[in-house]
Amino acid sequence: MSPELNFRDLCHRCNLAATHQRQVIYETVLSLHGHPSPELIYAKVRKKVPSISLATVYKNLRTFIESGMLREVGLPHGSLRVESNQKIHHHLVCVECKSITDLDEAGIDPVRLRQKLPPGFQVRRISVDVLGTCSQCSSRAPRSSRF
Amino acid sequence: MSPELNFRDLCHRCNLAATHQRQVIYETVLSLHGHPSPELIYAKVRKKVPSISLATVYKNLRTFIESGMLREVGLPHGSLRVESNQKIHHHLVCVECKSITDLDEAGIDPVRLRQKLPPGFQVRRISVDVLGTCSQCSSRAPRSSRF
DNA sequence: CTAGATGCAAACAGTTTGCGTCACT
DNA sequence: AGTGACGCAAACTGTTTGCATCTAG
Repeated sequence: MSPELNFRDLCHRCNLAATHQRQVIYETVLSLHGHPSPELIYAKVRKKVPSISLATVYKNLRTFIESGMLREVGLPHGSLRVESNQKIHHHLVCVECKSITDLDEAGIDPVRLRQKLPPGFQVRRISVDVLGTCSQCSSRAPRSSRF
Repeated sequence: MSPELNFRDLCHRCNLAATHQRQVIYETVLSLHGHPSPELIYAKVRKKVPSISLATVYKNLRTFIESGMLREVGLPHGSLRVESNQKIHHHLVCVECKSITDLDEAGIDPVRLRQKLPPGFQVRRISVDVLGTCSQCSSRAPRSSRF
């Protein structure tokens, strides 16, 4: 399972050209195995491909997310959103149109932590987001896939 | 329980001056009872206080979030973050320094939906984020409170 | 050969900041 | 009276886009 082979296969399955830049970006994200920002990825990738541009990194991260090769952490990135609903509740989020709907707490099994957290971590709240596509966006042309 | 009285009390408890702008912003967010963006709030507030500036809206939303009068939806707003971990897992997020750590799926009871979702909504995944402050940030000067 | 990918620079959206003036306490 | 809030404009960060050139298939 050489990474080279895997990457080409992955790209072919996603109908993406297997370019050098693309491969370096992808493998860099894998090597960072955390939750790196575009800037950090850019900095690392640059060491291998000094001529690469930040725009290429952004374009490819989006491409990877859309094709399911990578995942975006948290809500699909948009603007600040604020809420006044003080009751415990969760959110139904459309990853296409970014609409957010409240879900009553009763609709989801209560979340309980079974795991030891890092010492000193003070939990403030637990947020549950159900991500997907709403009916309108589901019927429109699908943008991202998954396999 | 007139809103006027409530608002002044709230502000006093948070050591905030109860200004007219602040009150209109706060009540506007309540009246929208959804997940409004700063721009939407600004547009609505402007109808009551035409001279208000967008900066004031932003400043006060941040103030409200810090003092616990409002809540920010989703992760504390920063830059795009990407991950390659394909296993089901969840996140431990520090709301101060924005650090993200993976939590193994086994550490949290499996989330199951008991509630009927809007028809046509296609669930893609469920994201669970444990929000709080990490040990380092907990020991530093606390920024936001809650009562 | 051709569709699509890259690199650059410029544009853009959302958000924050500095500063002089004004208002709440 | 003094601290902090407001309004304005300018700065800034993160991200996207247009376009000419290049490259994988």
